[in-house]
Amino acid sequence: MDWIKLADRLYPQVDGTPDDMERKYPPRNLPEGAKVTRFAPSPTGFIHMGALFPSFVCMRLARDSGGVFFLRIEDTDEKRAVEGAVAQIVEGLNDYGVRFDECAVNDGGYGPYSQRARVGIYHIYAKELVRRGLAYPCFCSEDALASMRAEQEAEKANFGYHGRWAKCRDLSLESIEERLQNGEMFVLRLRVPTSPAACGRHPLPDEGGRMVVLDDPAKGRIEMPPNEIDHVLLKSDGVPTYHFAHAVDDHLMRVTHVVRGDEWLATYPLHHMLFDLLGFPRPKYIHIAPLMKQDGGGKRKLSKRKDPECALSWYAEQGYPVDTVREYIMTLLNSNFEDWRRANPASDSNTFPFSPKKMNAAGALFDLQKLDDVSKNVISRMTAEEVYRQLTAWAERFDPGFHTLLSRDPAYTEALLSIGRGGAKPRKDIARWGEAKAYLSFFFDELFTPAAPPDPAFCKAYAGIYDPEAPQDEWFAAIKALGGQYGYCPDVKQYKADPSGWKGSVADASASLRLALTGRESSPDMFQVMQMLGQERAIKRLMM
RNA sequence: GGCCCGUUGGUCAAGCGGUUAAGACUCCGCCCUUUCACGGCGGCAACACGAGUUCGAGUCUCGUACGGGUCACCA
Repeated sequence: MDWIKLADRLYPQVDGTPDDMERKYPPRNLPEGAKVTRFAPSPTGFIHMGALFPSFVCMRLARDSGGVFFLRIEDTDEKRAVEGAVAQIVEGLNDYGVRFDECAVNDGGYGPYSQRARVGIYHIYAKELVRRGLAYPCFCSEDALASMRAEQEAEKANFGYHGRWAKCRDLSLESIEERLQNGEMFVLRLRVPTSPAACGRHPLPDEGGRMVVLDDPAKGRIEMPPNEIDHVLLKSDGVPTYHFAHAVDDHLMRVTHVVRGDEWLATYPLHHMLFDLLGFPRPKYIHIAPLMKQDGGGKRKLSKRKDPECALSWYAEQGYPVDTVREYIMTLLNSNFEDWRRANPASDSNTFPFSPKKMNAAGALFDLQKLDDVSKNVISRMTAEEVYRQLTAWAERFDPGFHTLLSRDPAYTEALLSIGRGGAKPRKDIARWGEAKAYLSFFFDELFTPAAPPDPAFCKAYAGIYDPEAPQDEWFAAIKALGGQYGYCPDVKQYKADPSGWKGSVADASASLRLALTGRESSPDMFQVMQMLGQERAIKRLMM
């Protein structure tokens, strides 16, 4: 068989060689140990949690080592492409602090950065493989492949194009020529080598031979049988499959660390083989487990279709600050992050010593309760100005009516937000901006919903003696004194020791006032609340 | 079905042959406090199962069960 003749027949337009490519994309000039990583999404435009995860890992790996982190668009599947998706991805990730050193609009010399623009490059390597007898055209139709699969299922054989099922593997040059003349479409398949010579350093996919070994910092050491399937390298439109593009691109773009979801684990033997056959040094791999979600009794992968919290936009709508999402991701990525945060409450999360080895091999359950807790901490650390800025920005987008109220008197709003803020033990009332409306409701007459206090008579009586000029200790002494007259024990401890003879304690008296004033059972410090409300409004609510 | 991965309290998780099996979230109790919170202290609650190796196993090996992934001209 004349492979060279076949190669020229199949890819006459190819003019470069692999050596040309090596010269055009030489090893990057980076310091020793610098890591080159990439985020490589399909251009669907939809950014989800599952994408934010690996992009964090990639960015940290590159940044921490003085390397390069770039964006490459995997647009080899035309059916999935969405208009304007690239900009959406860049902007969406940018909101979460993910920045690329190189991308389509910022060429670092290793582009193009989208795969459709790289088709010429793939064809150079495709031709080379054909010349070496390591790839061949396959004319099998979709139907033929489907019936092959059905037969394999019936026979309980291994699925896939291999062995006696690989009908096009040994087509003669004449037969190929004839089909090409007929205008038949073909895909280019890998011809899995059967002789040690052709296989090079790669294990031969025969019975029980050597295993393919993967050393993954997150997963540990994994052994798998070598690939034996003649996978498709180029689709019938000449565009590469993920596998082929992965090998060619990540080599030429000099990627050192491939971070991807662990759904790729199963195809690792193929990738291992491709790198070896093409003579490329293999990158390191880090496979991350998918995010899971509680579903009925068990757990399942977080789903784009079923779970709204999968989309990043959901967090924006709910009003989770960007920092909350970042912190939560870090806690899931490296469980010692929380300890680090406690020790370094004011540090930028980017300075956390991230380690891929500390990543969990199993998929973490996404826990909204935990997210809320993280968020309360994040928000409690913010200044009132920051809270005001983020809250109004959120309300402007998602609750215009609320936004109008908030910005009517910025000084007033900011004063409300500074209650219980700052100091060593800040309040933790809100986890997301969407909760702020309820939290602040009683400060705005438009939002205030009165609730009947358990002891309206006491409230009315208190309205008569309220002195807005009194300092806090006098203010409370007055409540205690009046409470005593109404059957509320002024001393909580005494009341607990012996409640007989009392209606309740001063805590119950306060609860009545709080309900009348705020319509809620919990609120910030009442003294400050009443000060903010002003005498007139406070008395009016107490008299209701 | 083949191959691969995983399984420590309700959840997230430390743990790397000898620990009273950390810590965080949730829930409960107590304390602090002039009220609501915050905070502090404490409590409930776990090594999927069965063999084996070992003086000794959550930790190593094998098997079972249960979850998950993958087996496309999708990534």
